[in-house]
Amino acid sequence: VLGAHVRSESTFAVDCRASVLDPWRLIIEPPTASLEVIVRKLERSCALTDADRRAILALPFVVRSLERGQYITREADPAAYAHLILSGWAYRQRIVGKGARQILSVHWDGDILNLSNCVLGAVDCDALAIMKCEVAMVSTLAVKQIAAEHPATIGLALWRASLADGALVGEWVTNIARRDSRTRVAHLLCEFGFRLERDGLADRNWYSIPLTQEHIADCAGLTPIHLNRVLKALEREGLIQLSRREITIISWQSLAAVGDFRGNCL
Amino acid sequence: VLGAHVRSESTFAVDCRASVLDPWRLIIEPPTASLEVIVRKLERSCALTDADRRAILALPFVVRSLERGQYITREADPAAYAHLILSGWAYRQRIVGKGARQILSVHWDGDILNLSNCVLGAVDCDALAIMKCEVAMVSTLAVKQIAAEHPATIGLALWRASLADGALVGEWVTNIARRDSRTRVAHLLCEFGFRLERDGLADRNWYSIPLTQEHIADCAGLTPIHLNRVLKALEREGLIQLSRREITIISWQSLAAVGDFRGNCL
DNA sequence: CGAAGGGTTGAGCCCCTTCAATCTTAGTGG
DNA sequence: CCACTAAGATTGAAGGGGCTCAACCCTTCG
Repeated sequence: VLGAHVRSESTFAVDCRASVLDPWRLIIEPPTASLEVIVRKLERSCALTDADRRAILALPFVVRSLERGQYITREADPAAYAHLILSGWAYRQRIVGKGARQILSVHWDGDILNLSNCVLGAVDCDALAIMKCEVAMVSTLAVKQIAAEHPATIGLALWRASLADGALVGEWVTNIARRDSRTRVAHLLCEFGFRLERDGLADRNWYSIPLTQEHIADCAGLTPIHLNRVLKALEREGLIQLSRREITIISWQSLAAVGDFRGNCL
Repeated sequence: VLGAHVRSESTFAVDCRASVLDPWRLIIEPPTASLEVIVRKLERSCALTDADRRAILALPFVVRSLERGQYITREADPAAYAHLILSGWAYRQRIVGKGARQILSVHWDGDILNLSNCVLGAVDCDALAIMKCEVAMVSTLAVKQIAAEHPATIGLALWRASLADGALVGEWVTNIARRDSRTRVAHLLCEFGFRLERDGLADRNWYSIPLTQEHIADCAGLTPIHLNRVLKALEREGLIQLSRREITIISWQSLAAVGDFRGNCL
């Protein structure tokens, strides 16, 4: 099942690859697979001691490389592993009876997929890679154990991380249920920018997303066709600019106003 | 602000009142304000030791009685308290720019409102009482402390409770975004029945809800007018029966089929 | 060069909304 | 006990936002 190469953080082979001379790859996808990115993420919500950091970095994990469109987990899988995203984007989805897809959340470097599932004990939705992606698989037990051993720091940070994800989903409910398509899409674009900037991955006014318009439509609860019209309209109004998979927000304030976006709940 | 009477669970007076001879009331709404109902709720997801139970029951709290429609917390309130529902129903809502309301979740006896907010440190939505309601206010600090002191049991159970709420919200995203009104409403009715039965409060095929049709519409992301038509249609089809605020599901299987309901994610 | 995936555009329709009115029920005070 | 009131439920009619169906275009990749 875990097709990919299995490494434990301490193997020599891993360190060897650190010598590859490709600055780009070094930034996007460090040749040394390390949970450093997770530490940084957790530290943002809760102060960690050196001991905490060491404990996280010492977690045993397996790196799995995923291609665009590949399943990370499937609904009804046993919740045996949490998937820590080392690099790349992924999303959670649910399929309804008629076959329609809804995307529940979009994640990237430092996010933990299935954290809630491994605490609850069952996977309740699919997770897929949007683009080439590296995830570290950590056993559910190890996660629960480290949280229980460092309850006031790591435990709290993990709890917070999982709740922050949940809060975002709540925002999506409101967005999808009570805003028209124009507002909804503007809100979503603001949200991506806001989160990317917060995570130090991009400028909120200018970022590239690997999502296709179909993906975005499935986030917004729209059809791809209608989403396209909305995007075009926003572009025509001079609020945003699209090229390939890059989004430029001409005026943050205007788009936030259109999108009824307040960054307060994030 | 906290109008009500303050009691700590360990007082003698409490033990005395446990002798009241009314088995029904003892189950539904113990005359003793006690966190017993919370203990029972948490125990359902995680085994607790006697020490855990005692620790929970010893939590200092303030009982607050609420009338129908009263605010429990407001968006942007400081997250000073978690609100444990001792009896009654409540819901969380968010208001969008245009003034439309969306209900994010519906809670009742044993549920903890604002648990996630008090871990995250900020309240991000309103919470209101649907009907006469008693809530125990426990300080955020006490909650975090008890979780940190009993990480593998109480901490885990609280974590789970908050995540279970979040998972439900995820289900609502899908429901609202990708199902038509008929399916959506049927799903919601199944969900309420399922959860009520799980919590030992009603039969899933026959329960009364204090929600008005307007509330239900705001759960489903519909207008109250359209919701009414959908309900009437479901009734005309012989799937459900409505009288006052009571719902009878004629055939669970049929309604679940119509509503694309699978209880797996709960 | 062909194929495939994704983006773009048009036309028509339908589900749900909006606006408006009426009916029913529950609660209140005389 | 009943009239009065307000909240909620119900029904009708009309309009529009987003969907469906059906093309066509553009880019990327083998």
